[in-house]
Amino acid sequence: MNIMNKNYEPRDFEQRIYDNWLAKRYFEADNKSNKKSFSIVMPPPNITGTLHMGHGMDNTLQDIIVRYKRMQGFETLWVPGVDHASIATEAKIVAKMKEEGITKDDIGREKFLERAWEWKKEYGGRILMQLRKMGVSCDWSRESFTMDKNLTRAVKKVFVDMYNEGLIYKGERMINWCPECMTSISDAEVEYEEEPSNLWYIKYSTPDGKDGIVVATTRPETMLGDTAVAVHPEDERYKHLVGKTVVLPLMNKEIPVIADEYVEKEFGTGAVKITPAHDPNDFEVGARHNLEIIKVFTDDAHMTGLVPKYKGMDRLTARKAIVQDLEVLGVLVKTENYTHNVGKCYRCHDTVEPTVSMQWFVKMKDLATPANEAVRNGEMRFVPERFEKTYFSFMDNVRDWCISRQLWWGHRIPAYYCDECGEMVVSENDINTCPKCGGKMHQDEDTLDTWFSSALWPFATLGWPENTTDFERFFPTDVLVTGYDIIFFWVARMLFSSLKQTGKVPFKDVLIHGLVRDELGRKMSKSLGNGVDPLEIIDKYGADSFRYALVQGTSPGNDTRYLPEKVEVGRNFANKLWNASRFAIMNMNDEKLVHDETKVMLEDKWIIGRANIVAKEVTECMDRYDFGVAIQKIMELIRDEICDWYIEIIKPRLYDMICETRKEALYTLNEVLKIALKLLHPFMPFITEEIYMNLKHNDESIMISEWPQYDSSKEYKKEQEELELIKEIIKGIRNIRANMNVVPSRKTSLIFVTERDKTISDGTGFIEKLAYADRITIQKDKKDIPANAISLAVPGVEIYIPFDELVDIEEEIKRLEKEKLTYENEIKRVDKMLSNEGFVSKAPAAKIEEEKIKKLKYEELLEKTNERIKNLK
RNA sequence: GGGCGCUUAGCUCAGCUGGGAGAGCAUCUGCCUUACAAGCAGGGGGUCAUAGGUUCGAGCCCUAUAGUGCCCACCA
Repeated sequence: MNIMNKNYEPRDFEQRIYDNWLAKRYFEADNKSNKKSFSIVMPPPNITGTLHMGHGMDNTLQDIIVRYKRMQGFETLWVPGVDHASIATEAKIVAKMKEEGITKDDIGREKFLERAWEWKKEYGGRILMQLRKMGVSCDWSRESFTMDKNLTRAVKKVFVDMYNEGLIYKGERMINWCPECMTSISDAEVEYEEEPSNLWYIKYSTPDGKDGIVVATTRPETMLGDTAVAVHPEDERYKHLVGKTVVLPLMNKEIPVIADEYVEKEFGTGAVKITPAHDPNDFEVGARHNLEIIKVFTDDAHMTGLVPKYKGMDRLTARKAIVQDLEVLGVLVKTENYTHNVGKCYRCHDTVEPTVSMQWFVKMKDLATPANEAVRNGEMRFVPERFEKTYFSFMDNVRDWCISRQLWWGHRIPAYYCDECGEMVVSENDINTCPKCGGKMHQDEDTLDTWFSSALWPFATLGWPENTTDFERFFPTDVLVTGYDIIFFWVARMLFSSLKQTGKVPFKDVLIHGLVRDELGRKMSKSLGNGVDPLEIIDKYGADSFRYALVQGTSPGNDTRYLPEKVEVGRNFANKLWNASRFAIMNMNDEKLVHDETKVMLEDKWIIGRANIVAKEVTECMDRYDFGVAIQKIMELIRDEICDWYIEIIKPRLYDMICETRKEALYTLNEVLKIALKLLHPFMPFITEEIYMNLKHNDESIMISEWPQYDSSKEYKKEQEELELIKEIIKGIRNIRANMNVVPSRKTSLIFVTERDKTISDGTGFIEKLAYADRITIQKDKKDIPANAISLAVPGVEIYIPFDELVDIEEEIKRLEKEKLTYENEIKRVDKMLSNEGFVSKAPAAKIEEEKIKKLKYEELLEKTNERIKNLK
């Protein structure tokens, strides 16, 4: 980049820079260095995934944190990786096989797994390759996969240990069954959706036909599995029937009427049909009353042969048929419209069937207690804090976690059964012969919930259960960055798993970010087709602008909308920075910059002071993850202060080759740009590196340079005030010109400045230039000032522009009247405060003093303005 | 039913522990000023959802209401 292009073209350098960072191995953490450690593990994207806006957000935030910490001198590790995503991946492979006309059962487990691994090899790394385009600085040498050897080992160990402790058990329980995926899923994997349906009222008569009970149900098709009718114990309407039986229509079978508190008297008829095999509540009622469990559905949700007529029908067809038959029988009393929530599989969106099944579970109660304690005592902290409520709402009501899946792709459950005697052994090692009878053993067919292995991610990726250097050095990690939609699935489970296995919290902070929505505020989704492809944006605008668009105007935990113009703003800003830097570099040529304390000018101190303050503020923002505000401040420094003021002010010095402070201006510009670029680097890594390498410094790369430190000796308060005053004057003059539309902006004019208690002599030169004045005369009194001059009120000084250049006096008077009103209102406001006894007696002294000073200032301005109006009239 | 957000300029959103309402975009005016028209200079635009309360002082704290979004629960 010896000759910098006039326009910012990220395509020219982003790839080159990333490759260079990789080649220099800047991303790789040294576990033997003596620096303090900082570590993050990446939430592993699914191997089935492609990069979307959510990943963009998640990884941009992580990269910002990691780059910031690295520059602060931490030995920084960011572990990347991917998740095997058992259910999603298996579904993909099954679908692909379907195209070839084969099923899982056709080829068997081993061949299927071969295909799965092949698929992983081909597509598994895709998303990580895409991530690289964003500039993420993770340590690729430590890339992990949830089915790597060490992860597999960790999974087995955890399973076996927890089984031995009784924290994992096998049992026949009510679980959620997805008939499409043909597997059980956990409670967290069920999403409820409102669906319009009916409430059917069906009469179950007593055997003698003289009496009976009408039950209300949304699922008539499950009635074949009814084993009781329940009423509330206190319900007078039905007391006489409790203990008796009624006849189940269609089955012609007597079932008992039982009393159970679970029943709500007010709902429906106050009588509920009980189907223990297909409803979680009914299952519990059934357990309390020792009812038989009769399955109505097969695994793919078709009718079993309880009534031959319905055998093989799917759920909805059976429902229709049964309702019709009930009507014919005359037992369908009435049908009401009814909207209720139906559980759907989060994966395939098929209606989930609650059903009783033999599965493996994690006992949650004992694990939840220490986990909740860690959140309560602040060992692990949610940012923003309110998300701990989300966490607690899950953990406080959590039921045992169903971890077995009837899938092949995943961690196979390390339990073995004897073909002969049925003995079960749970072991980390393969068991072939039964320890009890010597018979042949076979392994459990099921695999574990994907989240079981993800739960071990923060420590297993660092080498646990071995006490590796990495584990020793980088665990617990410092912060986890993720969306609020994944708190139950993952964050909670990592927390209790980590506490159980390592005795430590997995991370100290959990930074929760919101969703990236579309322009209309809708969730981005495939079905809506409103998704935006990050790679397309990056291709067109560059990764830096993309990252900017994700962070700008956000606050922690809140959703954000993706608007294309945000990327454009980022690009425009980058272009601005690019050109300012180009200007600096062009002027520096190959000159050696030397700093000379005696050549430092007012504006140099001012901008150094500004950069110094901004460095402090930005650091504070970074430390509380307030990235939206941080980047705002950095932009203001670069655009409003360095570009619009400092560069403009020093131009005369730079253009004058024999100016003796020329070099000092260049030196300062170089210094200030370095600070600004460093502050910006975590957000926009590429452009900052590209420019930085062309400035004067001794660093190998900006990404391993030192983060700007606040220096209290460089506040330059006096210079700040002085330059702000000069800015006021320039703005005031520009304002008059522009607003009055009286002086063509190029036309020069004479300006008088009368000093009162402020000095601005240092600024004469740049007032001339920036306010387009031909000559500035600074004097103590009002001598030589024409009577017909327009004046301008700035505290401490008076500005006069000769009158004859003005065209419209009426306009000027109008403007002054408006100004006057502003001052009067301010004075009124302050007076009101100061005359308020409560304020004077209770407000802090500093505040009162501040208001008094304001009052004096406005009184001065008002007085001047009045005088000016008088003069014009 | 329970919980959590949000409501600030035409649009998208900031506003940290309460002390004179902000940014970007859009809009209007004037400028091709030798870093940048992906730009420069300047302007207009807001009873901070509503109603109470606390306070010397409320966009910010408390209560209620309305609208809106999300999460959890699941009365068949």
